[in-house]
Parts: sequence; C-alpha cells; structure tokens
Amino acid sequence: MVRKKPTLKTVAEKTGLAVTTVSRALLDSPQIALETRKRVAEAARELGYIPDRAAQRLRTGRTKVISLILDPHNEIPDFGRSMVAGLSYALKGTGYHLTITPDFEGEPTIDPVNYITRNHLADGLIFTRTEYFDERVKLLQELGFPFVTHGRTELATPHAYWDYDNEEFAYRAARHLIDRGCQEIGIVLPPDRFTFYQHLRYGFMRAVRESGVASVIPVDIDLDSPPEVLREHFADWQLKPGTPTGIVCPGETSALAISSSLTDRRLTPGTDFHLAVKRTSSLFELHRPSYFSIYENIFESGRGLGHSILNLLEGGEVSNNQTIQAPVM
Amino acid sequence: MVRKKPTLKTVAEKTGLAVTTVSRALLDSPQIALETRKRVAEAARELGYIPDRAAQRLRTGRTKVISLILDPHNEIPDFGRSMVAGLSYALKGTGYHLTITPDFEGEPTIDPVNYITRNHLADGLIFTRTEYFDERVKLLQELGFPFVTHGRTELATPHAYWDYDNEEFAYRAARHLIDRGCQEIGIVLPPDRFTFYQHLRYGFMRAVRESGVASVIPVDIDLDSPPEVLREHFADWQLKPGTPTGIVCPGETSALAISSSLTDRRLTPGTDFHLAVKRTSSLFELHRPSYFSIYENIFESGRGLGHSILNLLEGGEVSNNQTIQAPVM
DNA sequence: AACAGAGTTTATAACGTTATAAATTTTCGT
DNA sequence: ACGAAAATTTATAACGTTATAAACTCTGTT
Repeated sequence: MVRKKPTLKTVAEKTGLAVTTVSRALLDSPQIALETRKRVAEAARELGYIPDRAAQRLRTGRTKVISLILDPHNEIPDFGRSMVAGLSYALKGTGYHLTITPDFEGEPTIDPVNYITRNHLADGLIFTRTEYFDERVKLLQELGFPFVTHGRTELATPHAYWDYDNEEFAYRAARHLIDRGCQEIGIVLPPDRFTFYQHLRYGFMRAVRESGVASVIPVDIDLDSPPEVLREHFADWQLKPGTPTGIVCPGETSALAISSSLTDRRLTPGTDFHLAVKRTSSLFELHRPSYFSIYENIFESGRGLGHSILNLLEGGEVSNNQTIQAPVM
Repeated sequence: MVRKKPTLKTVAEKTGLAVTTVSRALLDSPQIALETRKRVAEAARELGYIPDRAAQRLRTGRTKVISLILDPHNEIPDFGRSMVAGLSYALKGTGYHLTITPDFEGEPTIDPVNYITRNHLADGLIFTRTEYFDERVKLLQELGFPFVTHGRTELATPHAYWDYDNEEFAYRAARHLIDRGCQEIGIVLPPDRFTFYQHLRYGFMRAVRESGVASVIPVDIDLDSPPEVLREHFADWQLKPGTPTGIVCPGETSALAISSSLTDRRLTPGTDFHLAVKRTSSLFELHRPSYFSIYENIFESGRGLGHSILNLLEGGEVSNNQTIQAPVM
C-alpha cells in the first residue's frame, strides 16, 4: 500500500496553516514569521514533502532544466571526466536538472535550439562549436533566452562563454615542435566555419612567424575527417628529408590516426616527425610512442558552463561570464 | 513584441469549439467527429500549437522523461557512437526527453534511483553495471517502476535488460590468444560485485578448460583500477619465458595502460605477449601495435535500451525485452 | 410526432503550485 | 485604552491540461 505523495496541502493540514502560508514559508519569505517558517520546514521534512516540479513549472513558467546540446563530433573522455559530468556536478543540489539534446548529423544545428526555445523546454541552454556569426547565438540573443557557449563568436553583442584558449594551445604546441628542431610544421584544423579554427590558426601562425620555419596547413582534411581519410592523407604526405616535421593536432582520435599512418610508413617519432596533441583524456598519457601533449580539462569546462548559466539565471552579467581557460601541460 | 504562446484555449477560440473538444480532438479520440478532428489539427498546425509539457505532466502524472543514470567509470566513445546518442536516437520523435542523472563517485548507487522515483522525475529508468542482487532492480520491481538495465542480475523476478554477451566475448578473446600459441593466459576483470564479472570469467574459463592452458586472474587490480595501478601491476608481472602470454582486457583505457606498461619493459607484442581487447571506439583500430579486438556497439545498446523502455511504457512484456547483444569482430 | 439511442460536444473540476490582494492579528505611540 | 501602522496569515484565482459526467444534436424507428 503506497501512501500518497505529500503536497502542500498535506503539510498545511499537519501544521494547521493555510496552503499559501506553507508555500511562502517553504520559500523562506520574510513575510512569514521566522517561528512559523521553522515549524513548517520541520513538518515538511517529517512528511518527506518535495515540491512537484510540474506544478511549479506550470505556475512559475520556469522549468528548472538546463539543456546541453551535444554534437556527434564531440570527443568524450570517460564519463567521469566529461563535460556532462562537470555540468552535473555544477548543477548538483541546485534543483536544476540536465537534459541532453543531440545535434543529429546532417540536421541543422539551429533545430534543437528552435525546438527548446519554442516549447520552452529549458531555462538555459549550453552548446559547443560556435561559428563566427553563429545563428544559434543570434536567435537566442533576439529572444533574450539565457545561454552559455563553449566557444566564442565574432558577433557584436557580447554573450556568455566558457572557452578553451586554443590560440595559446596552438602557439605552445607549435613552439614545442620548433624547439625540438622541426624545420617544417603543420596543423590539422577543424572545419573553417568554427571560430576555434581561427584561434588555432592564429596561435600556430604566431609561432611560425616568430621562428621563420616553413608551415603547411592541409586543406582537404580537417579534424572532423574520418580516421581513414586522415590516414590516407598522411600516408601520401611528403616529408622534408633531414629534419623532423612537426604536426599540431588538437584532437585525440585524429592524432591517433595520424600517428598510426606515419608509423605504418616506418617513420620514426622524434627523428622523422614530432606530434603535439591536445589531450582531454588519459589516452595520450598511456600511448606509446609518447607524444607531447597539452591538456584541456573538459570536466572543468562543464563545471564552468554550469556555473555561468546558473549565474545568468540569477541575473548575473554577461560580462562576468566570459572565461578563457588556460592550457595546462 | 512576442506573441503569446498558443494554448488549447487559442485553438478553441479560432475554431469556435470548447477547450475540452479541442483537447480530445488533438488526442485523436474516436468520440470526436473525424471532420472536427481534421479541422482542429489544421487550426493547431496554423497557430503552431504545442501542448504544454508541464500542464500535461501535472494533469496526467506522466513526465514523458526517460532518465539515464551514468556512472563515472563508464567508458565513452565519441558522442556520435555513445549510449546517450543511441538513446536519443531511439527517443527521437516520441515526445520523450532524456535526462542524465550521474552516479557520483563514492555515493550509493541507489541514491539517484530513490531520488527519481520518490519525486517521480521520470517515467522510465535506465542504468548500467548491474550487480547480482542489485538493490536498484529490487527497489524498482517493488515499486513497479519501469526500467531497463544494461546488464543482467541473478534476481528471481525477471526484468528487462539489454546486455552484451560478455561470456562469448571472453571466450572468443581467450580462444584467439590460445590459437596464437599462448600457453598462459590472463584476464583483467571488473570488480567482482558486478554480474558481468561472472560472465567474463565463465567465458574465459570455458576456453581455458577446453584447451588446458594455464590461467591467471589477478586479484589486486581490476578494470576500474587507475591506469597507474595497472601499469605498476604489469610492470612487475612475471612472464613465462619461451611462449607468449595472453591477456584478455575488456576495457580500452585499461588495455592501453597494460600495453604501455609491457612495451615500456621492451616486451614485444606477438612474441612475448598477446592482447585481446574489447573495443567500443575506434581507438584500437588506430592503435599501434595493433591488437586483436572484438567490438561492442554502445550506440546500438543505447538504441536497444531506448526501444525497450518505450515498449515497457506501452505495456510491453518484460520477456520481450531481454536482449543479449552478440560480439562482432 | 414522439422517442430511443447513437453520435457529438460541452461544463465542471481537478492536478499542485504561487501571485495578488485582502483579511486578520500584533505592536506601539500617545 | 485607542487607533494607526506593521506584521502575519489567508482566500481567491490562475497556470494549461484532461477525466468525468452531463448536455445537446442528430438519425431512424414506431
């Protein structure tokens, strides 16, 4: 026999107060006597009262839901280190829940944003892989819908973001390769519609300019290319003889594809080539041959994104929620 | 200026019908004249009417939410191949949304289940890593709360599951090692409270018994051991000289740790040792040296889990939702 | 023309919460 | 002890939906 779920009414009956009073008391409203608030809190605790989300949502219009839009190219470390875990951690105990809305391959990225805002399925939105004039950002700004992006844009109106310093990553990665004696260095970039394409490119080119080494930026492949395509590309790749060639790769799977392609050609890491990788998991700490890598803490990004969206929902300023995360060796 | 969200009332006014009639018409109730149903559907479409989830949830008691509980040890391939992506795919277009509830390290796994069922935050639950007499399963069965597990249990009352055939995986992996001439084979198992510990062990031991090779099952490490611990263990590991030793490893990160530990000792894959790995991502297709691996399609598990929970919610039988997924080379 | 019965539509209430405004009680200065 | 103001509590209505039961409108039979 299941005892019915306690509601405000139950608590009101137990305390002899009106439903309204109980509601206010539990919201800790200063209008209610401190004594009463304590009494109500105690009664609610005893009864195991938990507010009904659906009713609250219907009445207040707030969903208490944050939605994360994930795209299929997102590389994820184990769940414990993932952005989802970080976000969950940030939302824990706040009453906010996390829903995942996938970006399906081949469907416009604006679709989930439309869907969520039109039907008001969340109070805040988080998404990744921003473009220069990201239409999702534009739409949400027009609507005044709270959001934080993982990545920046070139749009005039500022917005909240938590971004990794890809410029610095690429610079340091390139410098490392140059310091190791590479006379020619290359970089695998994401598709050029993304803002982090530019950031990576700038950082890379800064190091190139400073040092005067030769640079190669392949155009027929990118970070999202399937591993086989990357493997083929690097199988045909002409290395400058005599000095090692360096490659910056800001993606683990891609780096693995490149490494396997080059070692399959019997090229030797350290003498024929060097690789500088962005790592988000423990993969490149365990990989042999070991390559130089710089860490991006994705769990931390998730936490940052979570804190930012919560801050915005509490009325925080956009300008206080623009973070650029430093690369860690 | 934002036009207010259309509700049943808006549609009722437009069609000149009562709110109740519109509601019934949109639910396609046979009580409403076919002609009227069409007219209402058309009007709703024109207005861009979408039912309010909060109101439906409050009135019907159904949340239209499926919750996936993820634990920190879950290994995830890229998002496109993940269980979450598979689940999303299965739920797409059904009106069900997916929420993620994490199992935090060090907190009882029953906590999120309690939280979700007590507050009725979902209509169905999906979770992984089942134990023999899993208390989550017991609780949900007592409550009559719909759920599907990724993994089986030893409990008397049958329940819905979608499981990978770990017995067969371990058998085939072990057979492969034996066929390659290993005279001694070992296996890295998950913590022994999980049911798939047994499945893996049985499959492994079946191959051992059939062939009469020596077997080793380390007890001071398991699949959840941190990579450094695994590396240390395999750094001290005494190999039988003369013939290669085989190791079955049902986890990618663990396999990587083992591989690096052994190659750091200058042991040679193929002569000193063989590794047979379970792969869920493209990691071990790209890894060098390349090892034998057997595929577990996690996206497919997600889809299967999704279809099963939907089927249960439509009144489907538990017995029709017990699937064991075959390993693929 | 009356009426049963099917076919169709509608009014009312309720799910659990909170905003608004009104009502009650207490406090305090005179 | 009185009244005004402050402090506290309460009644009412509403968010958008659907279940229940009642009301209306046809049809075809007598």
